[in-house]
Amino acid sequence: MAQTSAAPLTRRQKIEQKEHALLWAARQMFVEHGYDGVRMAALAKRVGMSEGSIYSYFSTKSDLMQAIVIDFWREIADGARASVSSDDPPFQQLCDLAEYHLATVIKHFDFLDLTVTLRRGADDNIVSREQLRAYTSVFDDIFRKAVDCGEISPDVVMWLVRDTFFGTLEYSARSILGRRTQSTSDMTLVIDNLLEQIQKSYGLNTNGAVSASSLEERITTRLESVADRLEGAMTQLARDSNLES
Amino acid sequence: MAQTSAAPLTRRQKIEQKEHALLWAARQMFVEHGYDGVRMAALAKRVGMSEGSIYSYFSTKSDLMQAIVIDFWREIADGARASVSSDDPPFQQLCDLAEYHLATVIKHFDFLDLTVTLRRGADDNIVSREQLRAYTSVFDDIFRKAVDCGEISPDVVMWLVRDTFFGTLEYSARSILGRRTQSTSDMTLVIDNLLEQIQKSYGLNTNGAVSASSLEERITTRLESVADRLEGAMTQLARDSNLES
DNA sequence: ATAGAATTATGAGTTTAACTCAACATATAT
DNA sequence: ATATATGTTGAGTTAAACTCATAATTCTAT
Repeated sequence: MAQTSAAPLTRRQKIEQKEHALLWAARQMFVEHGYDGVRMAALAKRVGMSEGSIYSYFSTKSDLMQAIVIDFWREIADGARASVSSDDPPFQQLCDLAEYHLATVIKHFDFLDLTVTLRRGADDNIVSREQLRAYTSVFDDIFRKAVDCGEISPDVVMWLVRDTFFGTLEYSARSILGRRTQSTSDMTLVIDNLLEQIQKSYGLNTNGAVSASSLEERITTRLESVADRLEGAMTQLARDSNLES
Repeated sequence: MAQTSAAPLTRRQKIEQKEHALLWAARQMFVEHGYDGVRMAALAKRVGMSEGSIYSYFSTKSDLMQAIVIDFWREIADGARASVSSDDPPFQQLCDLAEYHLATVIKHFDFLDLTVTLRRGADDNIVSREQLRAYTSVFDDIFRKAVDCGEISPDVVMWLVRDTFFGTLEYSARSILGRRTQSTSDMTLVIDNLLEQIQKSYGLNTNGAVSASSLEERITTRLESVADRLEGAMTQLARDSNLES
């Protein structure tokens, strides 16, 4: 199995190389023509293998697509991690992530759209929960750090903020792409607006959080009185059933 | 052309009736089995016409799907309009719309997903700009009214708020559906959070306290009524066990 | 280096499912 | 009642994903 230097690749390596070429060509074609627009015959021709060969790499057209999608999500998840520097304060990181996400969604919109488009069966999408989680976990990590640093109150429900974050960015990407002219200033606007909103609503070192905490106080006080009443009623009940026995 | 009373339908009417039946059956089947999961032959059998007939109503499987989708969007756009009462103050209307939108997206998620899934060619989706605009215009109208009433500053960029609004709700719907158990309280949380955020960021006449107090009021009022019911039930129970002893 | 074994590639052929169309059925007009 | 127009049928065509028997290649052992 030992090999001297460059040229002679092992069988395994050659296969991987081919698979890679296949994935790459297929990805380009899918983006260009859409899933249904790609003929397996045409793909075979383009990568220089026979139609039958493709099926020995991926047993189904949709399997092939899935492999491409998985690669793609790994890539952008890595990109997301790389887009933030862990030395920065959490809010800066969130800002960087937002910028990366919006830019990525806009740049690869065709492909992402295609991605959502495909479904394996009647129910589950081709993009699995795990892939999405791997991606959103970048946000979650920053968020948790922000809580640790005391920049965000521990009471804030993370998924609420996460949904606002990704939801707003994705919808904005669609809306920006829908316009005649796509200006960079729109992207900046969206990001600034989002971050400002998050800071205002959840940030600790601003005045927004104060009213939230007093709100919490008022609600819990009244909840506790409700609990008191229930407790009273129950004690009464218990006493009564004691009596009858 | 005059016709006496009930039975004899005009040709046009009969055709429309058939078309309607076809659309309805197809919609059910698409939701159940997915676009590719539906065989035109099976659909023909189900509605009791021949395969060829279907093609005289819709020249393509995807045309049929598009017609269904158009109907669907008209329906939910009407529903959205109906969900708000123009007498209420704008923020209440926004709240109602949010509730309607979230509930609708969750309820019809399968179908909406299917909807996004289909593409006519390489680029444009089956859901046209117009349909989306017809839907989002409900939001826009409320928003403009809010500006007129002085509840929102005229400086606020409408599309920013609109993107946050629909983006957050749609993403939240996905995230709620992704969970094991879907609680109604999650929906309420999302909506309150969103509205509070909007009010805090763009509202003119409040600094957050008012919306917080109304949130507080809504929550505690409902909780207290729950406590009342429980208390009542327990008291009853206590009385009963007293009597029988 | 060569035979033979194991692996990988090929593309003509099969299958499936959307779509067509010539013949048939039903309604409307004169 | 006949003619015309409109609507229905399902066997047949076509296209494209997928299969598989055969061919080509690569690997291993003598």
